[in-house]
Amino acid sequence: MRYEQLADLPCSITRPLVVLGDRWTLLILKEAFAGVRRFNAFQSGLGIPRSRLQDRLGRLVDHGILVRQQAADGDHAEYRLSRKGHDLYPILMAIRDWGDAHMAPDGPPVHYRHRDCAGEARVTLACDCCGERMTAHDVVPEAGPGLLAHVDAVYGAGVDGPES
Amino acid sequence: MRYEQLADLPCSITRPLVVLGDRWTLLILKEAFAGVRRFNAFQSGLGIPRSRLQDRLGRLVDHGILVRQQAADGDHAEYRLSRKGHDLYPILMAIRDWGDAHMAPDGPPVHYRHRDCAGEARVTLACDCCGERMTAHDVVPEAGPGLLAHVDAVYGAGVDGPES
DNA sequence: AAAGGCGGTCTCTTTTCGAGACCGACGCTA
DNA sequence: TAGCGTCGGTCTCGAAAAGAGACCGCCTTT
Repeated sequence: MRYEQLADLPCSITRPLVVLGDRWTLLILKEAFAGVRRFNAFQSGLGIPRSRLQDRLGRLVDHGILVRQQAADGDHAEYRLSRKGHDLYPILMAIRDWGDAHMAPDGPPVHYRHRDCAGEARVTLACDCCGERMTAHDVVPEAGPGLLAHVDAVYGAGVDGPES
Repeated sequence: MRYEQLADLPCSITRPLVVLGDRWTLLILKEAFAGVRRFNAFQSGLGIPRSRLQDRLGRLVDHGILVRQQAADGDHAEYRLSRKGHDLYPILMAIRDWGDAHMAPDGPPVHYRHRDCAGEARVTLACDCCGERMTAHDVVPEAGPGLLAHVDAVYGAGVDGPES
Protein backbone atom coordinates (compact mmCIF):
# COMPACT_ATOMS: atom_id res chain seq x y z
CA MET A 1 0.00 0.00 0.00
CA ARG A 2 2.97 2.31 0.28
CA TYR A 3 3.38 2.88 -3.42
CA GLU A 4 -0.19 4.02 -4.07
CA GLN A 5 0.16 6.64 -1.35
CA LEU A 6 2.65 8.47 -3.52
CA ALA A 7 -0.37 9.75 -5.46
CA ASP A 8 -1.15 11.98 -2.47
CA LEU A 9 2.14 13.83 -2.68
CA PRO A 10 2.03 17.39 -4.02
CA CYS A 11 4.09 16.62 -7.11
CA SER A 12 2.87 16.76 -10.68
CA ILE A 13 5.40 14.20 -11.79
CA THR A 14 4.68 11.66 -9.08
CA ARG A 15 0.92 11.74 -9.39
CA PRO A 16 0.73 10.86 -13.08
CA LEU A 17 3.37 8.20 -12.64
CA VAL A 18 1.28 6.33 -10.11
CA VAL A 19 -1.26 5.92 -12.92
CA LEU A 20 1.05 5.58 -15.92
CA GLY A 21 4.12 4.02 -14.40
CA ASP A 22 3.90 0.31 -15.03
CA ARG A 23 4.88 -2.15 -17.69
CA TRP A 24 1.90 -1.85 -19.96
CA THR A 25 -0.09 1.33 -19.50
CA LEU A 26 1.93 3.62 -21.75
CA LEU A 27 2.26 0.89 -24.34
CA ILE A 28 -1.51 0.54 -24.40
CA LEU A 29 -1.80 4.28 -24.89
CA LYS A 30 0.76 4.17 -27.68
CA GLU A 31 -1.46 1.67 -29.47
CA ALA A 32 -4.47 3.87 -28.83
CA PHE A 33 -2.71 6.80 -30.49
CA ALA A 34 -1.95 4.49 -33.41
CA GLY A 35 -5.68 4.06 -33.88
CA VAL A 36 -6.30 0.84 -31.97
CA ARG A 37 -9.69 0.73 -30.28
CA ARG A 38 -10.68 -2.86 -29.75
CA PHE A 39 -9.82 -5.22 -26.97
CA ASN A 40 -8.47 -7.97 -29.17
CA ALA A 41 -6.44 -5.54 -31.23
CA PHE A 42 -4.66 -4.23 -28.14
CA GLN A 43 -4.12 -7.77 -26.97
CA SER A 44 -2.64 -9.19 -30.14
CA GLY A 45 -0.71 -6.02 -30.93
CA LEU A 46 1.14 -6.03 -27.63
CA GLY A 47 1.06 -9.66 -26.55
CA ILE A 48 -0.24 -8.57 -23.16
CA PRO A 49 -2.11 -11.17 -21.11
CA ARG A 50 -5.84 -10.71 -21.46
CA SER A 51 -6.50 -10.36 -17.77
CA ARG A 52 -3.78 -7.73 -17.50
CA LEU A 53 -5.22 -5.81 -20.43
CA GLN A 54 -8.65 -5.95 -18.89
CA ASP A 55 -7.32 -4.50 -15.68
CA ARG A 56 -5.31 -1.73 -17.35
CA LEU A 57 -8.12 -0.64 -19.65
CA GLY A 58 -10.41 -0.46 -16.65
CA ARG A 59 -7.98 1.74 -14.78
CA LEU A 60 -7.55 4.05 -17.73
CA VAL A 61 -11.32 4.33 -18.05
CA ASP A 62 -11.60 4.99 -14.31
CA HIS A 63 -9.12 7.83 -14.66
CA GLY A 64 -10.98 9.29 -17.62
CA ILE A 65 -8.08 8.70 -19.99
CA LEU A 66 -9.96 6.24 -22.15
CA VAL A 67 -13.69 6.11 -22.79
CA ARG A 68 -15.46 2.82 -23.29
CA GLN A 69 -18.41 2.80 -25.65
CA GLN A 70 -20.26 0.62 -28.12
CA ALA A 71 -19.04 0.98 -31.67
CA ALA A 72 -21.40 2.88 -33.95
CA ASP A 73 -21.53 0.31 -36.74
CA GLY A 74 -21.39 -2.99 -34.91
CA ASP A 75 -21.98 -3.85 -31.33
CA HIS A 76 -18.50 -4.52 -30.07
CA ALA A 77 -16.83 -2.44 -27.40
CA GLU A 78 -14.50 0.41 -28.24
CA TYR A 79 -11.88 2.19 -26.19
CA ARG A 80 -11.19 5.72 -27.35
CA LEU A 81 -8.94 8.44 -26.05
CA SER A 82 -10.66 11.18 -24.16
CA ARG A 83 -9.42 14.75 -24.27
CA LYS A 84 -7.46 14.00 -21.13
CA GLY A 85 -5.96 10.94 -22.79
CA HIS A 86 -5.23 12.84 -25.96
CA ASP A 87 -3.17 15.28 -23.95
CA LEU A 88 -0.73 12.49 -23.13
CA TYR A 89 0.69 12.60 -26.63
CA PRO A 90 3.65 14.88 -25.81
CA ILE A 91 4.79 12.36 -23.21
CA LEU A 92 4.95 9.60 -25.80
CA MET A 93 6.69 11.90 -28.25
CA ALA A 94 9.25 12.87 -25.62
CA ILE A 95 9.93 9.20 -25.01
CA ARG A 96 10.27 8.66 -28.73
CA ASP A 97 12.73 11.52 -29.07
CA TRP A 98 14.90 9.92 -26.45
CA GLY A 99 14.49 6.49 -27.99
CA ASP A 100 15.49 7.78 -31.40
CA ALA A 101 18.51 9.52 -29.92
CA HIS A 102 19.76 6.77 -27.63
CA MET A 103 18.20 3.43 -28.51
CA ALA A 104 18.02 3.47 -32.29
CA PRO A 105 21.52 2.68 -33.63
CA ASP A 106 20.17 2.16 -37.15
CA GLY A 107 18.21 5.38 -37.16
CA PRO A 108 14.57 6.01 -36.27
CA PRO A 109 12.32 3.01 -36.97
CA VAL A 110 9.44 5.37 -37.62
CA HIS A 111 9.29 8.98 -38.72
CA TYR A 112 6.44 10.95 -37.20
CA ARG A 113 5.88 13.40 -39.99
CA HIS A 114 3.95 16.59 -40.09
CA ARG A 115 0.95 16.09 -42.35
CA ASP A 116 1.70 17.55 -45.78
CA CYS A 117 5.14 18.69 -44.74
CA ALA A 118 8.67 17.35 -44.96
CA GLY A 119 9.22 18.03 -41.26
CA GLU A 120 8.95 15.78 -38.27
CA ALA A 121 7.27 16.18 -34.89
CA ARG A 122 9.71 17.19 -32.17
CA VAL A 123 9.33 17.94 -28.50
CA THR A 124 11.08 20.99 -27.17
CA LEU A 125 11.39 22.44 -23.70
CA ALA A 126 11.19 26.20 -23.70
CA CYS A 127 10.31 29.15 -21.53
CA ASP A 128 6.69 30.16 -21.97
CA CYS A 129 7.65 33.76 -21.37
CA CYS A 130 10.76 34.52 -23.40
CA GLY A 131 10.60 31.46 -25.64
CA GLU A 132 14.19 30.49 -25.02
CA ARG A 133 14.99 26.79 -25.21
CA MET A 134 15.74 25.26 -21.83
CA THR A 135 17.45 22.28 -20.26
CA ALA A 136 17.35 20.97 -16.71
CA HIS A 137 20.11 23.39 -15.77
CA ASP A 138 17.96 26.41 -16.58
CA VAL A 139 15.10 25.35 -14.34
CA VAL A 140 14.55 26.63 -10.82
CA PRO A 141 11.73 25.00 -8.86
CA GLU A 142 9.47 27.23 -6.83
CA ALA A 143 6.49 26.49 -4.59
CA GLY A 144 3.13 26.87 -6.30
CA PRO A 145 -0.49 27.10 -5.15
CA GLY A 146 -0.99 23.34 -5.15
CA LEU A 147 1.74 22.94 -2.58
CA LEU A 148 0.27 25.56 -0.27
CA ALA A 149 -3.15 23.94 -0.52
CA HIS A 150 -1.57 20.63 0.34
CA VAL A 151 0.16 22.06 3.40
CA ASP A 152 -3.11 23.62 4.53
CA ALA A 153 -4.95 20.36 4.10
CA VAL A 154 -2.40 18.36 6.04
CA TYR A 155 -1.55 20.79 8.83
CA GLY A 156 -4.73 22.82 8.86
CA ALA A 157 -5.39 26.18 7.26
CA GLY A 158 -4.46 29.34 9.10
CA VAL A 159 -1.16 28.22 10.53
CA ASP A 160 2.24 28.94 9.17
CA GLY A 161 3.42 25.38 9.11
CA PRO A 162 3.99 22.20 11.10
CA GLU A 163 5.41 24.01 14.10
CA SER A 164 2.50 23.25 16.43
CA MET B 1 10.34 -13.39 -20.55
CA ARG B 2 7.77 -12.15 -23.02
CA TYR B 3 7.80 -8.59 -21.81
CA GLU B 4 11.55 -8.06 -22.12
CA GLN B 5 11.37 -9.15 -25.75
CA LEU B 6 9.45 -5.99 -26.54
CA ALA B 7 12.81 -4.22 -26.44
CA ASP B 8 13.66 -5.91 -29.74
CA LEU B 9 10.76 -4.33 -31.58
CA PRO B 10 11.61 -1.53 -34.00
CA CYS B 11 9.76 1.14 -32.06
CA SER B 12 11.34 4.11 -30.32
CA ILE B 13 8.53 4.31 -27.81
CA THR B 14 8.54 0.66 -26.83
CA ARG B 15 12.28 0.35 -26.38
CA PRO B 16 12.68 3.11 -23.80
CA LEU B 17 9.59 1.94 -21.97
CA VAL B 18 11.10 -1.47 -21.34
CA VAL B 19 13.80 0.35 -19.38
CA LEU B 20 11.79 3.21 -17.86
CA GLY B 21 8.34 1.69 -17.55
CA ASP B 22 8.00 0.46 -14.02
CA ARG B 23 6.90 1.80 -10.70
CA TRP B 24 10.08 3.42 -9.55
CA THR B 25 12.52 4.15 -12.33
CA LEU B 26 11.15 7.50 -13.46
CA LEU B 27 10.62 8.55 -9.86
CA ILE B 28 14.27 7.83 -9.14
CA LEU B 29 15.24 9.93 -12.13
CA LYS B 30 12.99 12.72 -10.97
CA GLU B 31 14.91 12.76 -7.70
CA ALA B 32 18.18 12.72 -9.61
CA PHE B 33 17.11 15.82 -11.54
CA ALA B 34 16.26 17.42 -8.21
CA GLY B 35 19.90 17.01 -7.23
CA VAL B 36 19.77 13.76 -5.28
CA ARG B 37 22.89 11.67 -5.68
CA ARG B 38 23.20 9.40 -2.68
CA PHE B 39 21.68 6.02 -2.04
CA ASN B 40 20.11 6.90 1.28
CA ALA B 41 18.73 10.15 -0.08
CA PHE B 42 16.91 8.35 -2.88
CA GLN B 43 15.66 5.79 -0.41
CA SER B 44 14.28 8.14 2.18
CA GLY B 45 13.01 10.60 -0.39
CA LEU B 46 10.85 8.03 -2.15
CA GLY B 47 10.20 5.40 0.49
CA ILE B 48 11.34 2.73 -1.94
CA PRO B 49 12.55 -0.57 -0.45
CA ARG B 50 16.33 -0.65 -0.32
CA SER B 51 16.66 -3.81 -2.34
CA ARG B 52 14.39 -2.37 -5.03
CA LEU B 53 16.43 0.81 -5.15
CA GLN B 54 19.62 -1.16 -5.41
CA ASP B 55 18.23 -3.07 -8.36
CA ARG B 56 16.91 0.00 -10.18
CA LEU B 57 20.07 2.04 -9.72
CA GLY B 58 22.04 -0.87 -11.08
CA ARG B 59 19.87 -1.09 -14.16
CA LEU B 60 20.12 2.62 -14.79
CA VAL B 61 23.90 2.40 -14.50
CA ASP B 62 23.93 -0.60 -16.85
CA HIS B 63 22.00 1.44 -19.39
CA GLY B 64 24.36 4.37 -19.06
CA ILE B 65 21.66 6.65 -17.71
CA LEU B 66 23.31 7.08 -14.33
CA VAL B 67 27.01 6.95 -13.54
CA ARG B 68 28.22 5.60 -10.25
CA GLN B 69 31.33 7.16 -8.81
CA GLN B 70 33.03 7.99 -5.54
CA ALA B 71 32.26 11.45 -4.28
CA ALA B 72 35.09 13.90 -4.61
CA ASP B 73 35.06 15.13 -1.01
CA GLY B 74 34.17 12.05 0.98
CA ASP B 75 34.27 8.44 0.10
CA HIS B 76 30.62 7.59 -0.28
CA ALA B 77 29.08 6.53 -3.57
CA GLU B 78 27.37 8.96 -5.88
CA TYR B 79 24.89 8.42 -8.67
CA ARG B 80 24.95 11.16 -11.27
CA LEU B 81 23.05 11.65 -14.47
CA SER B 82 25.03 10.99 -17.61
CA ARG B 83 24.42 12.95 -20.79
CA LYS B 84 22.05 10.20 -21.84
CA GLY B 85 20.25 10.48 -18.53
CA HIS B 86 20.15 14.24 -18.72
CA ASP B 87 18.35 13.95 -22.04
CA LEU B 88 15.40 12.36 -20.23
CA TYR B 89 14.36 15.71 -18.79
CA PRO B 90 11.76 16.53 -21.47
CA ILE B 91 9.97 13.30 -20.64
CA LEU B 92 9.60 14.30 -17.01
CA MET B 93 8.54 17.80 -18.00
CA ALA B 94 5.93 16.37 -20.37
CA ILE B 95 4.58 14.27 -17.53
CA ARG B 96 4.54 17.31 -15.30
CA ASP B 97 2.64 19.35 -17.87
CA TRP B 98 -0.02 16.68 -17.96
CA GLY B 99 -0.05 16.36 -14.19
CA ASP B 100 -0.46 20.10 -13.77
CA ALA B 101 -3.28 20.13 -16.30
CA HIS B 102 -5.21 17.08 -15.12
CA MET B 103 -4.16 16.04 -11.65
CA ALA B 104 -3.59 19.31 -9.83
CA PRO B 105 -7.00 20.69 -8.86
CA ASP B 106 -5.42 23.28 -6.57
CA GLY B 107 -2.96 24.46 -9.17
CA PRO B 108 0.62 23.36 -9.80
CA PRO B 109 2.40 22.22 -6.63
CA VAL B 110 5.68 23.39 -8.07
CA HIS B 111 6.57 25.99 -10.66
CA TYR B 112 9.54 25.09 -12.83
CA ARG B 113 10.77 28.56 -13.56
CA HIS B 114 13.22 29.81 -16.09
CA ARG B 115 16.30 31.03 -14.27
CA ASP B 116 16.15 34.81 -13.94
CA CYS B 117 12.87 35.03 -15.79
CA ALA B 118 9.21 35.17 -14.90
CA GLY B 119 8.41 32.37 -17.33
CA GLU B 120 8.00 28.69 -16.77
CA ALA B 121 9.36 25.64 -18.58
CA ARG B 122 6.87 24.14 -21.02
CA VAL B 123 6.99 21.24 -23.39
CA THR B 124 5.65 21.79 -26.88
CA LEU B 125 5.26 19.49 -29.85
CA ALA B 126 6.08 21.20 -33.10
CA CYS B 127 7.24 20.52 -36.62
CA ASP B 128 11.01 20.77 -36.93
CA CYS B 129 10.62 22.09 -40.44
CA CYS B 130 7.89 24.72 -40.44
CA GLY B 131 7.77 25.22 -36.68
CA GLU B 132 4.01 24.86 -36.49
CA ARG B 133 2.60 23.43 -33.28
CA MET B 134 1.27 19.90 -33.63
CA THR B 135 -1.05 17.45 -31.96
CA ALA B 136 -1.55 13.73 -32.51
CA HIS B 137 -3.94 14.50 -35.36
CA ASP B 138 -1.23 16.24 -37.38
CA VAL B 139 1.18 13.31 -37.24
CA VAL B 140 1.58 10.75 -40.00
CA PRO B 141 3.87 7.82 -39.25
CA GLU B 142 6.26 6.71 -41.95
CA ALA B 143 8.84 3.92 -42.09
CA GLY B 144 12.36 5.02 -41.24
CA PRO B 145 15.84 3.52 -41.63
CA GLY B 146 15.69 1.69 -38.32
CA LEU B 147 12.68 -0.27 -39.49
CA LEU B 148 14.35 -1.31 -42.75
CA ALA B 149 17.46 -2.41 -40.87
CA HIS B 150 15.26 -4.44 -38.56
CA VAL B 151 13.53 -6.15 -41.47
CA ASP B 152 16.90 -6.95 -43.03
CA ALA B 153 18.17 -8.39 -39.77
CA VAL B 154 15.12 -10.58 -39.26
CA TYR B 155 14.45 -11.75 -42.80
CA GLY B 156 17.92 -11.40 -44.24
CA ALA B 157 19.34 -8.55 -46.30
CA GLY B 158 18.80 -8.52 -50.02
CA VAL B 159 15.25 -9.75 -50.10
CA ASP B 160 12.16 -7.67 -50.49
CA GLY B 161 10.35 -9.02 -47.48
CA PRO B 162 9.09 -12.09 -45.68
CA GLU B 163 7.80 -13.76 -48.83
CA SER B 164 10.38 -16.57 -48.87
C1' DA C 1 35.07 1.51 22.83
C1' DA C 2 30.62 3.04 21.42
C1' DA C 3 27.56 5.17 18.23
C1' DG C 4 25.97 6.44 13.99
C1' DG C 5 26.07 7.03 8.97
C1' DC C 6 27.22 4.93 4.68
C1' DG C 7 26.11 1.63 0.61
C1' DG C 8 24.66 -2.81 0.19
C1' DT C 9 22.69 -7.71 1.07
C1' DC C 10 19.50 -11.32 2.73
C1' DT C 11 15.13 -13.46 4.12
C1' DC C 12 10.42 -13.93 4.29
C1' DT C 13 5.67 -12.71 3.09
C1' DT C 14 2.49 -10.53 0.02
C1' DT C 15 1.26 -8.84 -4.37
C1' DT C 16 1.38 -8.84 -9.16
C1' DC C 17 2.14 -10.97 -13.49
C1' DG C 18 1.90 -14.46 -17.29
C1' DA C 19 -0.16 -18.26 -19.78
C1' DG C 20 -3.89 -20.32 -21.20
C1' DA C 21 -8.27 -22.48 -20.60
C1' DC C 22 -12.93 -21.18 -20.32
C1' DC C 23 -17.45 -18.45 -20.74
C1' DG C 24 -21.85 -16.40 -22.73
C1' DA C 25 -23.48 -13.42 -26.42
C1' DC C 26 -23.72 -12.53 -31.10
C1' DG C 27 -23.43 -13.20 -36.23
C1' DC C 28 -22.66 -15.97 -39.86
C1' DT C 29 -23.41 -20.03 -42.99
C1' DA C 30 -24.65 -24.50 -44.39
C1' DT D 1 -31.40 -25.04 -36.65
C1' DA D 2 -27.00 -26.79 -35.70
C1' DG D 3 -22.32 -25.74 -36.15
C1' DC D 4 -18.58 -22.46 -36.17
C1' DG D 5 -15.90 -18.23 -35.56
C1' DT D 6 -15.33 -13.80 -33.19
C1' DC D 7 -16.18 -10.68 -29.72
C1' DG D 8 -15.14 -8.82 -24.83
C1' DG D 9 -14.44 -10.71 -20.60
C1' DT D 10 -13.38 -14.12 -16.52
C1' DC D 11 -10.94 -17.76 -13.82
C1' DT D 12 -7.13 -20.57 -12.17
C1' DC D 13 -2.59 -21.50 -11.04
C1' DG D 14 2.41 -21.42 -11.04
C1' DA D 15 6.16 -17.97 -11.55
C1' DA D 16 8.11 -13.57 -10.92
C1' DA D 17 8.43 -9.21 -8.67
C1' DA D 18 7.66 -6.16 -4.90
C1' DG D 19 7.60 -4.77 0.12
C1' DA D 20 9.35 -4.81 5.05
C1' DG D 21 12.79 -4.98 7.74
C1' DA D 22 16.72 -7.10 9.84
C1' DC D 23 21.48 -7.51 9.05
C1' DC D 24 26.41 -6.65 7.31
C1' DG D 25 31.19 -4.55 6.92
C1' DC D 26 33.33 -0.23 6.56
C1' DC D 27 34.31 4.19 8.02
C1' DT D 28 34.22 8.55 11.03
C1' DT D 29 33.21 10.86 15.12
C1' DT D 30 32.93 11.23 19.96
